[in-house]
Amino acid sequence: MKKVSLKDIAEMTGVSTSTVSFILNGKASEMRISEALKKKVLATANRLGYQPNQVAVSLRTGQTKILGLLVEDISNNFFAMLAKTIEDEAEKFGYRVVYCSTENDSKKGQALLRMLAQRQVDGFLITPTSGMEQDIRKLHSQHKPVVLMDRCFSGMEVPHVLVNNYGGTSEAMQHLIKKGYTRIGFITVDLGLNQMLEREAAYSDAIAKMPATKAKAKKTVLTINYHSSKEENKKQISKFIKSNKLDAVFFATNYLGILGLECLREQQIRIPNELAVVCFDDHDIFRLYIPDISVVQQPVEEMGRKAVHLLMDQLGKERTGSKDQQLRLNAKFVARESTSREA
Amino acid sequence: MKKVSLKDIAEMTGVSTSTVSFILNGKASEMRISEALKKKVLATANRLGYQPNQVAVSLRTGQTKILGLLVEDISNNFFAMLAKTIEDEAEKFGYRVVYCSTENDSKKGQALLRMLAQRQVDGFLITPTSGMEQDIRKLHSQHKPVVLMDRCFSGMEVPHVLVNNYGGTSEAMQHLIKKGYTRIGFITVDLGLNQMLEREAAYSDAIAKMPATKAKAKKTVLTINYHSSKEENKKQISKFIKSNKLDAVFFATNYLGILGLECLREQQIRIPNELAVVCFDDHDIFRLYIPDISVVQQPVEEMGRKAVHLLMDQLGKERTGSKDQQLRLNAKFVARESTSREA
DNA sequence: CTGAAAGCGCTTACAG
DNA sequence: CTGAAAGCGCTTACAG
Repeated sequence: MKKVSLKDIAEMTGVSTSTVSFILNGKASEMRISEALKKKVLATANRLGYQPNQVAVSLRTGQTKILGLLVEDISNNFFAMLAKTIEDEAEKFGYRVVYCSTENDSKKGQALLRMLAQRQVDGFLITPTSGMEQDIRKLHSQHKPVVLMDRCFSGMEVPHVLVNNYGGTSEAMQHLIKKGYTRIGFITVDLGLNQMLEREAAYSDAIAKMPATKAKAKKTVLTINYHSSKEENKKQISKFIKSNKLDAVFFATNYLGILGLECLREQQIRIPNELAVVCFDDHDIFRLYIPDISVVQQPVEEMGRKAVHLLMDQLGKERTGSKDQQLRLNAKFVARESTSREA
Repeated sequence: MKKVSLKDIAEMTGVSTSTVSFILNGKASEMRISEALKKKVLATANRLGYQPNQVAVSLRTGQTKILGLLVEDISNNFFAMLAKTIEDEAEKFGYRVVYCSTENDSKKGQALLRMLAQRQVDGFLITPTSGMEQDIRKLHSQHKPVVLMDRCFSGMEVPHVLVNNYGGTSEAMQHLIKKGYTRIGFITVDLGLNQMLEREAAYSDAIAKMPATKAKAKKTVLTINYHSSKEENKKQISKFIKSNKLDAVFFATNYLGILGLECLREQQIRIPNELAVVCFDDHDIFRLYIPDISVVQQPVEEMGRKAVHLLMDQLGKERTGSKDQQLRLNAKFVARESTSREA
């Protein structure tokens, strides 16, 4: 039972492969092929269970209908959600997705980018790592469709969809300040990622602008080493909170939040009585089991959808017109005890 | 700046494309091509930044080096973890992965299978839904490399890697019984999936074998409708627990566990004081924040790795010999208060 | 040691 | 209305 090809059908029905191809691609009427012939060809194609070889189509047309998705780690909740939305949205346009995890390793990221290019993906959806700037610029200058998500480089002209990190963080900080917290610590990670810097800037600005009456307030930042061990990082977090006598802590990302909470639990520090906690980037865990944590929710679904749209704009040669190619989505601050979450 | 092809390099160096191809594929010495020529070709290929077109290679060789991964939902923690392991393991063999979510919809599953076949993936890694049995049998009979994961159909001859659902569940049940629980409920889902049935069978058998002294014990099963709303399901769970006056409950899968816990929290039912909870299939949430839940841990990483191996065996024409193609991995029961988790 | 040629399975001008 | 032919970019027998 060999695979049936266009040629097989052509031979069986006694017509040329061109005709079969036209019919199977719905161009029968356009080519004014007789109804009878059309029926006959369609019938035998069906009978033989013909499936076009997409690889041959790709080589011929130059389109693979495959998108390359480069994330930090597909097993991480945030990226997995992103991947799902992208899968669903891309499917609407007839595209499939190949995913790759960079693990925040720029060498690996570059290699993956090269590999995806060799496989002729039609476009790239990327949550970049710090070392990928040059490669991404190059792709874009070669007019390869690229969209960056979640993170970006300053002054980057490549289309992207980011989150309003500054706004979300500011809102959360206002909340803490209004509630009377004065010793607010900020915990971030040393990945040099733009979105982290924006969050930190919002934190710093909020602290700087605190009313003079709350004189005790001062900037207190801990920068965790991404590649250190979990235990080492937890130790640092715990020390940071205690030695600075913090009454509130802001985790710059969901990963840190989970790590931090594990640490707080081990240290038996009660939330929010002893320590108020805010985390940028929501997680099921918070929503379901630690409702006392306030969160700044990232609009993952929207990000995935918009990213696919920006990519389609590039693939379809600006068909939606020259709309804005650099989006900022709002992050939604949800104060503690809220269990509702927008869809 | 057009893409450079083999032909370009051949023209620039004044040799035939065959020679260039041999050199670039490391067959220079095999073909006894002169060292000088080899150097020259390699140098210009490098200078031009030549990247082979993998689509053309695929069409010619009949190998895409792409694996199709069909899971229930890539955004679900379990499947995302599986995807990550598979990505890492497949990479070692030079394969990339295209993922697809079936959403337990057999129509969608069939369509995805067809699509992957058209794209000429070299092999399939599948967590099947109940309606896919025929299609999978067909693929296998056509000698397409296929490996099933997590779930299976009874009497299925297709290579697969499953979990010892019966053993894991039995162990957990023994634990509950030994602890003195007598009104143990079992909550499962109506997907008709083999692994669910195995878990339920283990539960039933354990109940049936309970010492006569504990006469009150009886089989108490709730089967949730997968497609019902979350609220509806929570209502059912809550009613089930109360009306049966359960003192312990066993959730047949992680998805149900999370749902159930959300429900228990809303009802203010304390764990484990008022109700002991065991869940098949671990989740970070349990490990980190509800240590009072006992779990039956699925070896996700091992499953992913072994699945890739079984697929490679088929791709490499049984190169590892005729080893067992149907694996059962042990699930590890971890009684409550355990926070350690094996790597 | 190297080249000319066929062919993987399609699509699409071009010709009639 | 339909067919012959070129070509997408490679690999690999085959010939010399």
